[in-house]
Amino acid sequence: MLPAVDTLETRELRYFVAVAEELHFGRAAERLGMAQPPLSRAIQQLERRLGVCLLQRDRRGVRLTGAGEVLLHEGRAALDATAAAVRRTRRAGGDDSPGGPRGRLVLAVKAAASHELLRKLLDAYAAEPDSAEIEVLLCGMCEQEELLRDGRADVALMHAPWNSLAGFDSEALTTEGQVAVLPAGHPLAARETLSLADVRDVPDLPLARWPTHGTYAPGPGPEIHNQTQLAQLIALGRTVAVVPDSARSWLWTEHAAVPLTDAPPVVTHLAWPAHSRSLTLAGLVRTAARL
Amino acid sequence: MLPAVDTLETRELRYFVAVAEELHFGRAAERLGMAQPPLSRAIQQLERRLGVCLLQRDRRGVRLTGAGEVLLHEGRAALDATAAAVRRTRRAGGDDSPGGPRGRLVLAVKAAASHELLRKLLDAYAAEPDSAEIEVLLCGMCEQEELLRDGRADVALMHAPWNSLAGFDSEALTTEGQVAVLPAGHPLAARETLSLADVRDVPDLPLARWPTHGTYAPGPGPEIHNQTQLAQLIALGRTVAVVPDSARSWLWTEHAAVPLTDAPPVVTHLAWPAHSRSLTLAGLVRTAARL
DNA sequence: CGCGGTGATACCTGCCGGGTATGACAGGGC
DNA sequence: GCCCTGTCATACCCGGCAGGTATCACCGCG
Repeated sequence: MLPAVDTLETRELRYFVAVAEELHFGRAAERLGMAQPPLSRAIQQLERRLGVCLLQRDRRGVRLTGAGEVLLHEGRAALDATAAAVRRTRRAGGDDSPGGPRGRLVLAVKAAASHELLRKLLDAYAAEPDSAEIEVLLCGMCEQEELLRDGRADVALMHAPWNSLAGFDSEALTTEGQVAVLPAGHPLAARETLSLADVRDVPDLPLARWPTHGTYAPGPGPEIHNQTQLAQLIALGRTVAVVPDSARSWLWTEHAAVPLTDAPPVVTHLAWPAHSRSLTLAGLVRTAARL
Repeated sequence: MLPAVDTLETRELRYFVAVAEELHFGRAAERLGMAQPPLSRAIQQLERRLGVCLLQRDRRGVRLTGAGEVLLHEGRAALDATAAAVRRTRRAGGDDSPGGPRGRLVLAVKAAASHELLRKLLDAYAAEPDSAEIEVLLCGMCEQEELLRDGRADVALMHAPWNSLAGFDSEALTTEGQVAVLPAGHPLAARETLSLADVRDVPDLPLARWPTHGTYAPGPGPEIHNQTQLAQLIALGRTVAVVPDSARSWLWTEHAAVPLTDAPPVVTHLAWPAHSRSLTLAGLVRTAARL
């Protein structure tokens, strides 16, 4: 009778997450850079130690059980937390000042975000008496949450309602309306204002779709990967998009922006991990709150 | 040249957290049930692999560097997340239903909380068509956050502003005022209402103090560990306390409750880990939102 | 009935996590 | 000054286990 262990090594979590994502021991083993048999054994040991069946192996394939789904989610979170611990510790580097570390901050911002607010924030913070260096990490549309969770970033600019603030502390910075961006020559471009219903049902201009957390909502419109592509598609008269007011700064002369009366307002937040105790971060938040 | 690893085993985190908490290799090793030399070696390996100095060893003792403090905080979070993964997976047990697990929920409530709201919530949920079993876990004044983080609980009743909702999703349930609880015979007990200033400065009745996250604020009043002790001290005329309105249900005839005009309102929330995807939890939240 | 592809089993080996014994060094009595 | 005590680091050894290779058992399919 071996002692029943109630802990779980990072390695075992990595193995299980790989198998649960691939649903295939061979491919998972390859991804992990190891042979398949030890991986099979490791997962069996894991199941025995947890006393729980995680995978349903039957002919031709592997499926997750309910417990397996739970462990996949919770395990990813635990792996993220571990990776964050490593990254943030490394970033704190040779800092040996007591009473809370000071040091460089990594700020995650979507590349397409308004640079005006960012510039204002960075300038104001740089003017503070003992400000630290801030590294700006440009990312895609919905990556900020992941970057904060796994420690690649310390703080992020997020845009409600697209980004979820769940699990983070945050400070609201600005609120703005949204506009419809149309080809300049389109009949609707002449209107003073529009409603969401107006732009949703234009027969010749399907509404552009961008990914939320990696997946696209179904619809007739084109799938948008970056801002340049969107601008081009609008200019070509192939789509219409709903974007925040501040996006006007990147519009072309071939574009027209019409305010939307009933679109939900976009709130830009400064967000950071809920448990953070960095003094440097606190300074940045204080600056942001005064904007 | 060994391959630079950028991961970190749970075991190493446990070791470091133990040393960082004890600030003493010998005691930490004892706590971990191992000898001191391998622990020393493990920490050295950890420092080498991270490329960061975590501990300042000089004559007579060990201190944390800035990076060490970061790793202590982040490491605790990672260990909690790992423990949560184990507990929640075990709890999901033999559940093999696809599309999200169903199963028993653990609800954390402080023992001193009002039972009326809890009863209403549990009754309403039990009346739902496909409700699951709910295990109520009674805890101390500020433990709910920890219970949610390390997976011993799935959902909790929290009371703002005493509990911090940072890092959790939540749904506000009720708001109530606060009252001052005095010995029945005290002159102030005859008043219709009181202000915080009134009860803070009573010379013969120092304000009771209870712990926030394990530590007591400084002050002249007695340190409170549980509700019975508090009731006794008030009845004896040794202290006065500020408590939510609903606490009237446990008052004695020797007590008098006087409403406070300027005390912050107490909001009871249902709170759960931000990333939770349990269908059972969703059902409970839905029920709570309808209350 | 072979054949490809799956995960499980058997068995071996080398590494490393952990143990004991001991060293280096700083303080603190007397 | 001395030794004694308490601290962490070093040296060395050993056993278990993580990982590899070879192979099996099973299923579906042409």
